[in-house]
Amino acid sequence: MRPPTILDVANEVGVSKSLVSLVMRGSDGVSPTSRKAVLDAAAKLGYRPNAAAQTMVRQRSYAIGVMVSDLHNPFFADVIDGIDMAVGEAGYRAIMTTGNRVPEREHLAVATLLEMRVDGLVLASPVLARENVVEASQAVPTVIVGKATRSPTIDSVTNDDRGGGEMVVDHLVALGHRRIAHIDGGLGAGAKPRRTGYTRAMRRHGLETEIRSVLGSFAEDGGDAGMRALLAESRLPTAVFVANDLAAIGVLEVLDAEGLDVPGDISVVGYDNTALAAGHRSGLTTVDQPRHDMGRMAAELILEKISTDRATARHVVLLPKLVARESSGPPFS
Amino acid sequence: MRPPTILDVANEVGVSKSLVSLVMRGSDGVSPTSRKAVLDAAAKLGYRPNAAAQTMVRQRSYAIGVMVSDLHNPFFADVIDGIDMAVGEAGYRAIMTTGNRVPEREHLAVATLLEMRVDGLVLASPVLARENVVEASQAVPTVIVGKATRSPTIDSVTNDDRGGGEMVVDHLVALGHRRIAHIDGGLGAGAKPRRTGYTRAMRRHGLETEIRSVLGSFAEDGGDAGMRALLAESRLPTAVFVANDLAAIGVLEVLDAEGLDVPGDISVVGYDNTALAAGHRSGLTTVDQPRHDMGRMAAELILEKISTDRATARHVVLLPKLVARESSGPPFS
DNA sequence: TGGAGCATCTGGAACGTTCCAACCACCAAA
DNA sequence: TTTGGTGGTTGGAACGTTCCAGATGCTCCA
Repeated sequence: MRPPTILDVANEVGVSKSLVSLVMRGSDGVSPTSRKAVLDAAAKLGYRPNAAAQTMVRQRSYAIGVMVSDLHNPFFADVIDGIDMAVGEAGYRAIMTTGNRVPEREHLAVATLLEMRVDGLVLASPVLARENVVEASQAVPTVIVGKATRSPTIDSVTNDDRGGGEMVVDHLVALGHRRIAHIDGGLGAGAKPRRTGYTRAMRRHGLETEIRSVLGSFAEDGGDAGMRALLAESRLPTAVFVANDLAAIGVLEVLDAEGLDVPGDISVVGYDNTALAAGHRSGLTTVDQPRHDMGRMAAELILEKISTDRATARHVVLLPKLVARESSGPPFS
Repeated sequence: MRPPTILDVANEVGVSKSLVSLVMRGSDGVSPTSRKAVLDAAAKLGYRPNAAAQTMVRQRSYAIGVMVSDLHNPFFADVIDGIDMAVGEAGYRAIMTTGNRVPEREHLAVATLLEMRVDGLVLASPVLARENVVEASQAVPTVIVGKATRSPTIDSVTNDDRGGGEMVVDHLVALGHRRIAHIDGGLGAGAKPRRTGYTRAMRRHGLETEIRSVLGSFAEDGGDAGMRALLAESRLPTAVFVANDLAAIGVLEVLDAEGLDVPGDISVVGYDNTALAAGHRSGLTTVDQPRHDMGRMAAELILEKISTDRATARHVVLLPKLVARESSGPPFS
């Protein structure tokens, strides 16, 4: 008992397959009588269009493939939601595969999508070898979201990490801080521009002598180590800008263990606005990436590229937003 | 410039399309000479099999569809990883869609998969209307993971919430606790069996007089409210079993605010072993659902059902595991 | 020398849909 | 009455594969 086809429906009603096809696609050159008869028969038989057959003959799938590098990162949930909405509104559908941060698995995930003949490809923070990305982009319009790329053929959507870093400093300076330290994200994606934003803003505020940046990472222990390094110094900063929320949690724990009050003794700011930041104790001040908009923008770039086949790449950088919570306040001293 | 087909490759080499097809499928009845020639030409032209065409003629897609209700829940990341691995090992590929907990969107997500003619369907904690699930299961082998169902036609894979609840009590009793309270998860999925496990184990240990269960929820404020209710009573419990990790975080915050030490004054145990549990301060004792295995099992059920077309449903219940961390210890009193 | 048997290769039908050119009634205008 | 539309419907080709039945050519043995 194979699934019914357009032909089964046609026989049921006693019309041609073409008429059924017309009805299914919602054409208006069909009499109300036949339309109803066809629709009824289709419902009765449980007819479902065969996307594979449609893809064949139409030479397009009206599907956008999304390769998500890491489902564990809640960041992507919002991005994907944005993609899903934008794509749906345009009459396309999104299908996803994942590679779990393993290059070969990501490669396979992309291949699956390409073999299914998706009309566009979104790569969410791929860990994939660069050549594989280029190869994919030659087959189908491709956009990378969440990871910087300066490729001349591949679109990208990222967050302005440098601007975000500057915002944090501006926020702290506005509260009255001058001695502001930074615990960076090491080699993590976006770590460098965040630090650049920090130093840049410090200079802009005439605080170049107060610039103090120590090595950390994007994980909790990175924040832990960085904070201990700062504590070991003679003069404590009044505020710390940590590379991301996870590391900031590590910082908070060290401070807690040392009996230092946040923000009474020291202000702490993270980055990413994860659930951790909102949920942790009284709330961590952080920087919010416009995740949903990033997804939406990625989808729009793809759709636009599909319909206009623009040749040059576009690199969209969206502005993040500071979310002030209880972990930052006026300096104590 | 359409993507090259098997025919382009055939012309390039000067052989028939059938031979190319044979090579692509790795048939062994092909001379090494032609095999190499075909493979070289395919690589040169950038040939990629057209999955839509294959699906058409083979009458199967070798794809398993996964509808994920909520990508924000990190629980699914591991489940999907398990599915992905098991499916891959069997020569299938997994493709996902998401409905973001909105019934109509989930319905559309499932329809997309069905139209693509996936050979099997995994529904991860669907919020979908029951009839839609049944409808889908009539079209293709279907398994629900992470949500209980007693359907006679649909397979399911769940975690033994009752057993998990019992484990928590056993753990606390072993540490010497007797006055153990429970903050339940309200209407959340799995809340009821967890509470049942709690009461059952309490009775088993002869502690029926100590049973104390208050209303909470699966969110932070549920834990908050539940703990406040317990604090308002005359006799404080020495340990609290909270319905899930998120709510347990709420409990920890209340205790912290009240100046009560964990586990010195009171032990706290959560459920789910989320990143929150591992990351929070000194570590929350919790119950780990075998997420990866749940995904793997779901995939195996589907694959088995595809190849044997078994008629009766199987409902697999996997045992969770207690993860002891610093939030539980011997009672103070 | 004549096949049998084997390894290797090939043409055509089929899968379920879309799309196009063509067809059929029927009616209005000439 | 013929001509020309027009609204509705239809058959057939095409999309890129797989799979089957057969064709081809070679080797080896009687």
